[in-house]
Amino acid sequence: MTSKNIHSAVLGKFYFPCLCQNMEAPRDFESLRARIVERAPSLPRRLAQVATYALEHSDEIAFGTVASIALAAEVQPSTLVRFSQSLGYAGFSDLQDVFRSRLRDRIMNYEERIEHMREHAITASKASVIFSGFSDASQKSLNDLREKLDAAKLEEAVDMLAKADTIFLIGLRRSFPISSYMSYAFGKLGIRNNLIGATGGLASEDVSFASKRDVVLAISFTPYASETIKLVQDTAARNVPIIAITDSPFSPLAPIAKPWFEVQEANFEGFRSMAATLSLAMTLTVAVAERRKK
Amino acid sequence: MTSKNIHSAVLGKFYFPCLCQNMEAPRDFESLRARIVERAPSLPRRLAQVATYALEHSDEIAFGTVASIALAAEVQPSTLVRFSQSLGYAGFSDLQDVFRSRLRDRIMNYEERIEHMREHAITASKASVIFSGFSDASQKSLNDLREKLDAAKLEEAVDMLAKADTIFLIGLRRSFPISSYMSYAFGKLGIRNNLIGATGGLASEDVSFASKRDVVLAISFTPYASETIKLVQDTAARNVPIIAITDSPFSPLAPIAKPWFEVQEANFEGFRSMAATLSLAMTLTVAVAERRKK
DNA sequence: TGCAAACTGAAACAATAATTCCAGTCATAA
DNA sequence: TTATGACTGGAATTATTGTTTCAGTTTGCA
Repeated sequence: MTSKNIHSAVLGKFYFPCLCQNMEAPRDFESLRARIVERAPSLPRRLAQVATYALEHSDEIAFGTVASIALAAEVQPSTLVRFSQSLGYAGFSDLQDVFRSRLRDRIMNYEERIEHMREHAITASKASVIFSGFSDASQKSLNDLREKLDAAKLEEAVDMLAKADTIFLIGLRRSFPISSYMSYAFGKLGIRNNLIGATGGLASEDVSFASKRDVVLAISFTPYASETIKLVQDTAARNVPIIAITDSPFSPLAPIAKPWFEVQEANFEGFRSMAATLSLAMTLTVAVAERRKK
Repeated sequence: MTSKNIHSAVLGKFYFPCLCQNMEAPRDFESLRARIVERAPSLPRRLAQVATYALEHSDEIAFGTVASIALAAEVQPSTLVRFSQSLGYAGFSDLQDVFRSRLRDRIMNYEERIEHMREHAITASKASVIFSGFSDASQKSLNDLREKLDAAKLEEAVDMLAKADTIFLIGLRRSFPISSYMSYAFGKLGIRNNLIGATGGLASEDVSFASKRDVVLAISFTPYASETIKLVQDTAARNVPIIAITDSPFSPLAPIAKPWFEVQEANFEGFRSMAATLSLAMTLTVAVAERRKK
């Protein structure tokens, strides 16, 4: 088998794409990764496609078959073999071994990794400690919301939003990333919405168009931006349905919104996470889109 | 014993060892593991041998072939198939899938979570399944970045940003929530910054003010917004330092930014999480503020 | 514009893997 | 002890998977 390949190579029948330096193939994942990154730019179209896929879905490469990966990466099975060979491997299986060995190690070390992290945490840079802190806060917030989120309320909100003529999104300052994400996603999904405060115009004027057939989705956290509160209160007075995402039953939004969601984000050094709120925002967006399909 | 006889009599040619309750096979690793432990004592010699081996070398089962595992466990290939069938699986491959799924993602996946919810008798509405999905994706993304994030690179970026005269933030479309968050936080912290695309003005005009003493922080993910790429490339050509957050070594930002961060967000139904990116963004913001204090 | 080389897709082919079958062994109970 | 059925080993069979081939297409260059 191998000797046959060598023979073929000598006769010039063997496939070697473009700038192939006939170096030996990397035996560990990190070298392989580096090699792929280095070579990718000079690779032909389909091989580059495989390179990208391999880096982004390395688990799939480890587990999949030539056929299944080819399907997922949208190439021919033969392209995968060519890709492997162009990196110096005997064939796809040979390359796959490297991906598998990595996964093996990763799993083996999983328990030890926390220990490893602690060791490095001592020497870790200031910035990576901060990163750890924010990641912890995000994870904690997500777990909290998972426990607390009321499915019935969620369903009610989705229902209202799905029926709404236009969805008005109010979220300023710290909540603006959330409302702007929702506006972008709603837009992509073809759902009419109006992001208050986005344009140069007056926010109060924008929201004055909201009617009973619309829904206002307001997002506000301590300290509640006074402008948000005022806008929402005025709109509520005109009997426009309000849904709110806020952080406490004492929020000024709580009494005027139905339903309203309590999302308490954990913080690190006073900077609150946004992970849970964002997750809820994405949920509402996608759920509304799915509901509307029917 | 009696039931075994009945099975053998009715199903004649199929092999069903000893106390086979014809329950459906576990679909997740933990249930499978429990089932094996429970059954092992009453299993015939060779099957018990396989049971022991499977529990002690579960990653071999995930990666190996019938032949290689049979060799390692010192049984016949057919015994492995029998073992799988005795647990209710169609064959060895079916059983192997369960071992593989465990290695695939250490976060509970979608199917398992739904199952989990059913077990806990939570009324799983459609929307709360979606929420679960996004929360999973967020947590997975955070874990991934925790592993991959390079502390030295982070330090380098913080250093550059701390020394910058003005920080230019470029992030459009899907990345806009991130860049707008950073702009808001930098503003609060008294750090001069310019959020490109925020005002009504021309983005290219805004960024043309950037000089060598400033730093551009660009955020862009597949499919890279062409406007972002063009702006960053033009700015890079003028030797303005660029820091990028993107999702692949093949990103058009990767070659022109130094340092650049690879953040791969997991997705649910095609909607990518933003949790990891946001966590990184918050880290940069806060770390820069702390650095400047000194 | 025409040519050669590089690249790609589809299908044939070869190799390997999973599964089934059956003859034979072993333990048990009449 | 012998008959019966559970259990086992190994080979035969079938299915799946990886690899190669080749015709056709594209690309780069003269």
